[in-house]
Amino acid sequence: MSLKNISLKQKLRQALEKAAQDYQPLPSFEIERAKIRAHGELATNLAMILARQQSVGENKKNPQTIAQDIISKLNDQNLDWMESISVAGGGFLNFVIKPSAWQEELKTILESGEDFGKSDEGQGKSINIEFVSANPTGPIHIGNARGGPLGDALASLLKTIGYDVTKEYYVNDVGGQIDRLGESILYWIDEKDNPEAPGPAKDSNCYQGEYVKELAQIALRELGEKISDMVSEVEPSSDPSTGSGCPASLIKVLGKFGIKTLLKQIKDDCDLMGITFDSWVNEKEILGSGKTEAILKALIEKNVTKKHEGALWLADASNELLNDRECVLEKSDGRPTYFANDIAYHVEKYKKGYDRLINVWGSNHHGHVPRVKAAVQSLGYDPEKIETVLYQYVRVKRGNDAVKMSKRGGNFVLAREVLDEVGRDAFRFFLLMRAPESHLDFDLELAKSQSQENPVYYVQYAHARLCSIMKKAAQQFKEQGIELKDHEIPDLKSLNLPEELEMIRVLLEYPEEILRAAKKLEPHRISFYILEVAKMFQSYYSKAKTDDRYRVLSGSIDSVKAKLYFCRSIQHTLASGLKLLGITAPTEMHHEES
RNA sequence: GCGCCCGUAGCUCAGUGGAUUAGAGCAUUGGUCUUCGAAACCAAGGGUCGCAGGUUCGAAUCCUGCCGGGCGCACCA
Repeated sequence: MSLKNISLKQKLRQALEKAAQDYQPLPSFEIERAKIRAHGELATNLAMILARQQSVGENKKNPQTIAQDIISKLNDQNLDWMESISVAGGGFLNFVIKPSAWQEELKTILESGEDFGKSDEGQGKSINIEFVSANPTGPIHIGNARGGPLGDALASLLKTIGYDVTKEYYVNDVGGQIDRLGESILYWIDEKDNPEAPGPAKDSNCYQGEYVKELAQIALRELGEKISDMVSEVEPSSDPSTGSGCPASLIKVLGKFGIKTLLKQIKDDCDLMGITFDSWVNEKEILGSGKTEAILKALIEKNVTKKHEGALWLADASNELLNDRECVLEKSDGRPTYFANDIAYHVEKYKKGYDRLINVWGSNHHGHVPRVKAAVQSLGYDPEKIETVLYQYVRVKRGNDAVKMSKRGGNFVLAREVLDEVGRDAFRFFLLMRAPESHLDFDLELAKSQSQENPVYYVQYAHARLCSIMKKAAQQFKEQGIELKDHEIPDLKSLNLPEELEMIRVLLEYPEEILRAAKKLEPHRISFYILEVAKMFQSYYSKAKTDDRYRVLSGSIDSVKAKLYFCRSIQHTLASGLKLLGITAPTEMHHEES
């Protein structure tokens, strides 16, 4: 990194490290924006951390004393960008930086362009991130849809900090659930002349919900003759196991058809959410390729299994991850469980050489996490490579009534319904506004009736306003015959209003925010960040009504150019943050009549 | 019963890398459009950070125990 590109915070850090070099070993310390401007612009807890570290013996050192010592050493360095240093509170060192230094650093935003916010933290290491992976036995509902924007935004964040990211969807297209889906469709085929039928019995294994009825209609349309042929072959008690007097082969056909159709719908829903995957892995292929079988064999050889009541169990008392929670790998009928396939699937990912494996799962899968880790550990893979982001399901309300979601119960809200109602941008932003582990309330009435209040509009409005100013500026310059070059960097010394300097500080924090959000796997930090930027700008903008110094397009030509440059920097940062979250940054917004 | 997550303003939630005076949006109340977009701005009220202990100079943040809510604990996936 060239010296020129070192940020003010980095310069301050270096200066502090030099000033505190007598206190070894130097602990890690933080430099952040002071919460209250009156204290200063930047602050560090260095003195307080040192005081604690130095107090191990009898000589208790006062943070204030250490702070004073550091100040005098900093003063010896004659830092030309430092305005003033003070001590406050329990020993905080507060700094005020010269405006010229901030103005200079502002230039890094537009000079970096598309690279602003990027870093090489990831060093090109590879990450596989698996998300959505909704079972193709039903459409994506608002509950598991949360994993979509979450995984997608995480992938973008990790790319931004220099990882090579593969986005993957694992399709659970194996198992008894497919027959159940087939049976469920069959019910509605049998009742095709009776649309008011009550639906399959609640205590049956059938999937509830309107979508099954729709599937039956599609099936009748697309493979009508085939079905009627098969139905005509039915004999009353041909297959007692299904309890419906229908041949197992018809159920299989319908189940397969249902999975195929639903998977297509899921892909469409992902498109609507603005999500694309680099890789689709089918459980069926894992199973069919013999990989599961090989895994089971390997586990048996490792002596971490046992036979019990005809089934094969993973049982490794020495493995703390498993925590004595034994689980079935192969059922007594000889078929592997999804767990066995899942182990094979994860082993495949290890074999592909990924450096990190991230699973974005609904919180109901939390019990599954240690078991998969235990199994791969038994097979000699590093379980630490697997990281799991567990998100709480979205709680859907209709007014005051909570709606319990269940793919089987049928009483759920489709992701598509919400998407159609509020649009992709609001949909994504809303789901990305909360920490993954936080419960998220989605009141449909509220979302539908008051979607205008969604914060996403606030951010987009700020962005559109900035674009509008720039458009107007271009027009104004043209009329005045002034040429405005794209890459011209104006003199920024007129940018010295407190709000301007404060906003420069915030804008320059963007790369750190990205780094932290990516490291902690918490995209919602970016939502809050761009909201803060938008808010600061809206406030700044509004001041122009009563104070001409805040007007962008008035004053001297140099001042106008500087303010425009400032506005472009804000617009650039907002657009970048929105793009990271997969949300559009419109250049203009249109009023909807209410 | 065991495990994971959550409990912060009336509501929905940030903050949980200990640290300067605990924040935001919505809602409520009161102001602000002849001027770069009022989908906006400004101001006010509103909090024993679930409870109780502990560690610390300092705890919403760390530890322990309880209480309340959600979710798991299948030869389903």
